[in-house]
Amino acid sequence: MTSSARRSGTKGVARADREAQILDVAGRIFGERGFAATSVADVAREAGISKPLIYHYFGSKEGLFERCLSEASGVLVGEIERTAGLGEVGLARALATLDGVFAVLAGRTWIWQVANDPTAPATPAAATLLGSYRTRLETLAHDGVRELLALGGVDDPLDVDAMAAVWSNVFAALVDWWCAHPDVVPDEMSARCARLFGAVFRPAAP
Amino acid sequence: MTSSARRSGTKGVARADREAQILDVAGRIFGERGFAATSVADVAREAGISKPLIYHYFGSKEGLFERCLSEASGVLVGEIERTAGLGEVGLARALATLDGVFAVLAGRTWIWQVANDPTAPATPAAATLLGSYRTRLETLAHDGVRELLALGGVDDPLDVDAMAAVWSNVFAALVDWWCAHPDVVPDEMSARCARLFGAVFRPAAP
DNA sequence: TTGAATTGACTCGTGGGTAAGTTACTACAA
DNA sequence: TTGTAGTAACTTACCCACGAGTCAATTCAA
Repeated sequence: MTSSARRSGTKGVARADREAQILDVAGRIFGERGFAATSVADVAREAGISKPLIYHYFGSKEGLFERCLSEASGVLVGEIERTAGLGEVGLARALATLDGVFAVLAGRTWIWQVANDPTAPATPAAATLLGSYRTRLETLAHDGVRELLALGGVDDPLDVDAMAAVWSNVFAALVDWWCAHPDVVPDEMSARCARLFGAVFRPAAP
Repeated sequence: MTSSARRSGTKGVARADREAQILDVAGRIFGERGFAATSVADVAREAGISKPLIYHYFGSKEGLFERCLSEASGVLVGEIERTAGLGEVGLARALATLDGVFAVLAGRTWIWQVANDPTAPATPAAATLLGSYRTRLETLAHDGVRELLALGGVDDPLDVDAMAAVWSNVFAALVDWWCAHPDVVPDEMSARCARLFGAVFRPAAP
């Protein structure tokens, strides 16, 4: 019979489509609540499917997260490499990187949140993915900070190290603030960053 | 018999002493791993006692955490109020606050980590405790940032808000970096902060 | 002998993960 | 045009480990 009480069996959705749909839902939820606070049953319910289907397609909760993380780190690394290749230096490079990240994250801030999830699992695959963009960001931060501090006469390695950590957090704080203010469009946010940096940073010596 | 296979019964440790010992161990573990990733059995094992004793003295896992948090927020709020009353303004106040926090955290950085645990439970008591020092820190950040930005000609409320978030993260990044470098003594860290601020901040207009 | 300190051995809910079956689309023979 | 395998999509109902929390006892000090 064609009653609405259908209990199991295919719904005619191809695997690729279903995977994409699940990844979309999972990315959003992982981003909102973090990996540890999310259950696979939550994702299944929000996606309107059952838990075993997720295990059939992704193997494990970690596997599902890794697929989200793969997309997230891919987007971020791609954008960071792009802006790094623009040839800007100093504050201009920092602003260009922020600008690019704002643009690429528009409408899908879960990418940033998943890539920065403090409760992410420690599987080798996840570690590799996380390393691919974190070390890139941190290297850029370290180099940029070393140049900037040298201008101010500071070159102690520990000073540079601490300041790089500070800068990474400044970057993250600006992106986090933007994630918390969905009404602010990327261009507006880029302008804000330029304004703030201009107001507080010592102008580079000639 | 007086064999070593004693299975239960008092060990002659007074409640107050045992509570202090448990709180010491719990603070350390909560600080290292975070509330969510810590099990009560872990704390019991490290303290060399059994799980029911913890429940007898603290009621619940949340209760145990709240006692740790109470000490942590007490120490931090006390120190923040002390430096806030020193009458410093601008960067000098920031440095004085950092200096005080480094001094008061020496040898017990778990205080900072517990007070900034992103996985802390959302019980009313915990929320109250957290609010008591977070809002204080954020108010100070907001006020200080407003003054600083006004000097640079920026007074948009959203700009001030974003910059206050950035500054809070700079503060946290410096403390976190210090927590990750146990060999650095507080005075050395204060000097480092002064050096870094001097190198990057625009000098205040007269 | 009373009460405080202390524990082994439980219960119970939650969440990751699985076994085994059900439905529907597709290809192809008659 | 119809059966009819075979396979891919999909679910119900379960198992099991782990961690929060409890009970009923046991030991010792005053």
